Amino acid sequence: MKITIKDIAKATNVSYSTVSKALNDSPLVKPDTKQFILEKANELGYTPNYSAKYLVTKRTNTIGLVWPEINRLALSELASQVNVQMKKQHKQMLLSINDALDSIDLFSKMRVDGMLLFEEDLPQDQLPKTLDVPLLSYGVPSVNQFPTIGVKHELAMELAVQELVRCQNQSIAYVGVIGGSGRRQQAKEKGFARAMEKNSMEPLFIQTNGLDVGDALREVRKYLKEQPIPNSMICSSYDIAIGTYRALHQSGLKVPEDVSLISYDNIPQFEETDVPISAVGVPVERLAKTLVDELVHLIEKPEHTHSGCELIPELVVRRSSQNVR
Amino acid sequence: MKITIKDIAKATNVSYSTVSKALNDSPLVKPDTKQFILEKANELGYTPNYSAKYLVTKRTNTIGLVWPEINRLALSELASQVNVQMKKQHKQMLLSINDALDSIDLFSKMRVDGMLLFEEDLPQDQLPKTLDVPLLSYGVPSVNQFPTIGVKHELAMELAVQELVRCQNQSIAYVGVIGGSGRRQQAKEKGFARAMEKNSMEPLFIQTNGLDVGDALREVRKYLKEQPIPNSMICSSYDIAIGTYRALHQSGLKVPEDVSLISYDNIPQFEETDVPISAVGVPVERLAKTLVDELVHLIEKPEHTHSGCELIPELVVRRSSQNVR
DNA sequence: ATGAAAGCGCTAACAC
DNA sequence: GTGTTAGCGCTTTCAT
Repeated sequence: MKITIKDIAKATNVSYSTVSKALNDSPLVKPDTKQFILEKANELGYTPNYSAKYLVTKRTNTIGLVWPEINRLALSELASQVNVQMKKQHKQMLLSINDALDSIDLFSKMRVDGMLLFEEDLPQDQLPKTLDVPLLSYGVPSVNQFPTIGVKHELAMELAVQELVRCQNQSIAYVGVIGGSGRRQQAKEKGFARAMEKNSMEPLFIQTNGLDVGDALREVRKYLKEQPIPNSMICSSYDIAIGTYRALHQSGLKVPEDVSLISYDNIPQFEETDVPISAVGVPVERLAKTLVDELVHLIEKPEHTHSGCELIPELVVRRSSQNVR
Repeated sequence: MKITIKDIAKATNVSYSTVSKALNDSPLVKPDTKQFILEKANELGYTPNYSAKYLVTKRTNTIGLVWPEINRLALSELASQVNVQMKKQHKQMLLSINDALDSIDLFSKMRVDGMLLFEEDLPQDQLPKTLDVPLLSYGVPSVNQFPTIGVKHELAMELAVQELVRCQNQSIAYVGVIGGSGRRQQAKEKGFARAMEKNSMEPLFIQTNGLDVGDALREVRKYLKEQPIPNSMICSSYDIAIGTYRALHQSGLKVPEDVSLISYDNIPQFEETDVPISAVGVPVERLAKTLVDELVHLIEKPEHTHSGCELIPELVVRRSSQNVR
C-alpha cells in the first residue's frame, strides 16, 4: 500500500499537519523535527500524491502540450525547446499525441494549469464553448478564438524571395501544400504569392500534397520531369526541404549551382544537411521562449490578455542559396 | 469558477450523489432523471475533475511514456503506434520528454496506472528503490531490474549477415555507436560480432559516435575516405541508415550496386527512401502491441509477472540489398 | 430510485 | 512549534 503523510506522522509521532509542513519546507517547523520527518519519509519511500495536493491548492504546476503530429522535425525541435523553457519556469510539461480535441479534453479533466496547442486544423466549432484552462496556440492569430502566437509569414516569404532575387534567380517555385486547410501552411503560401507580386515575378508552385519528406520527394521528382526547371525554390518546412533536396539530387541537379534553395523553419538542423540549407523563420529558441512566457503570463494574469502576436522572422543564408546567376 | 457536481445538483434539485451516479451512467438512476442531469451538466459546461475522481477510485486510466529522446524517427513511430494501441485499451497516454528519472518521478506523483520506458541508459542505482507504479521497459531483459520487452538482437544481426553473405558480399561493416553505454546499441553491436564469427568473417566497424543522421553522415563520409570500401553495411537504426546512405551517395557510391545496405528497425518509412532500404527488426505494430499488452497485464495482474521477453525480428528485403556480387 | 454521509490525501486556517 | 479541523470534488456504502 501507498505511504501517506499519516503513515509518516505515525512513524514520527507528530501530527500529520506537521508532516505536511515539513515536506513543504515550511519555516513553521523546527529544523530538527523537519530533518527527522524528511528522513523518515524518505526511508518509507513516500511519494507525494499530486491529486490530493491539487484538490486543495488548485495548482498542478503542469502544462499540457497538444501535439498530434509527432513526426515533423521542426515541431519536434520546437517541443524540445519548449520543454527546456518550461523547466526554467519550474513547470512540468506533459505531451499528448492524440488528436487535438481528445487531448484538450484530457488535459482539461486533469486540470493542467495551461495548454499549448501545436495544431492548425482545429475545427473551431467543435471546441468546448467554455474552456476554463488557459490555452495558447501556435498558429495564425485572429483566425483563432483563443490567444495565438504566430509568425509574420508574409515577411518571411518576402525575405526569402528578396534574397533569391538579389542573387538574380529568374524563377522561383514554392514547394509545399497548396490550398490545404492548415492555417500556417496557408499563410506561407499566401505570403509567397504576395512577395512575388511585389517583385513583379510570376509565382510557381509545386504541390506536395502532404508535409512528409516522402511527399516532397515524390512530387518534386515528378515536377522536375514534366516542367521546366526553376532557378530556385522556397520550401515550406524542414521536412519538405529535405525531400526537395533529395529529389534534386536524384535528378542530377546540384544545389545551389543548378537550383538555389531557401527553406522555411529556423532550426539548427539546416546546418547539418548535406549542403547547408538557407532558412527563414523565427529562431526556434526565441519561438519557444515566447510561447512559454506568453502561456505563463496567461496563467498568472488572465485578466489582461493580449490575444496574440506575430513574431519577426530572420533570414539565415547558407550555401544552398549562395549562387549568383 | 469551475462547475462541480454540487452545482449540477442544485440546478437539477437532486442530491449530488445522484448526479455522480448519473454522470457515471449508473443503472441506479431513473432514465428521465439521468437524461435531465446530463443535459444540465452539458449546459453548465461541466468538466469532471480527474484528481478528485482518482482520490477515491485509485485509477487514473492513464499511462505515462518516458521518452527522453524525442527525435529518433524509429522511436517516434513506435510512440505513435503505442498510442494507437493504448487507445484500443481505453487508456490515455501521456508523454514526458524530460530526462528519465525526472519523468518517472513526475508520473509517480501523478499516480499514473503504469509507465512505459523508452530509455536504455538509465543508471539503475539512481532509481527509486520502491516504485509502486508498474513500469515496463523497452530494452534488454535481464540487465534491468524491472520487466523488460526486448528484441533478439543477435538473431536480427544474424538474419542481416546471412542475407548479405547469401548475396556474396565479401565484407560487411556495422555502422553505429560502438562501445557506448546504451544497452540496445550494445546488444546490436555484440549480435553483429557474433554473427560474423559464426560466418567466419572479419567484422568491420564504423563508429558514428552518436545516433543522429548527422553523426552517421559525418563518420561514414570520413571512413570512406580513409578506408577500403566494404561491399556492404549494416546500419544500427533508421537515422543511421539515412545518414549512411547520404554519405555513400555523396561519395558517388551507388546502393546496392557498389555497397549493399541493410538497416535495423522494422518501420514502413524504409519503403519511402530514395532507394528502398532492406531492414531487420520486429515490425513496429507488433512491438507496440506487445508493449501495451504486457503493461496492461502488469497493471491488472501484478502478481504473476513475467519479467520480460525477447521478440523475434524479421527480415524485409528491399532494393538496397538486392545485388549479388 | 434517491439521499446522507464517510472518506480518499492533502493544505491551510486557526487554536493552543 | 505543533496539533486540530475543515474542506477540496468525487465515489461509494448504507439508509430510506
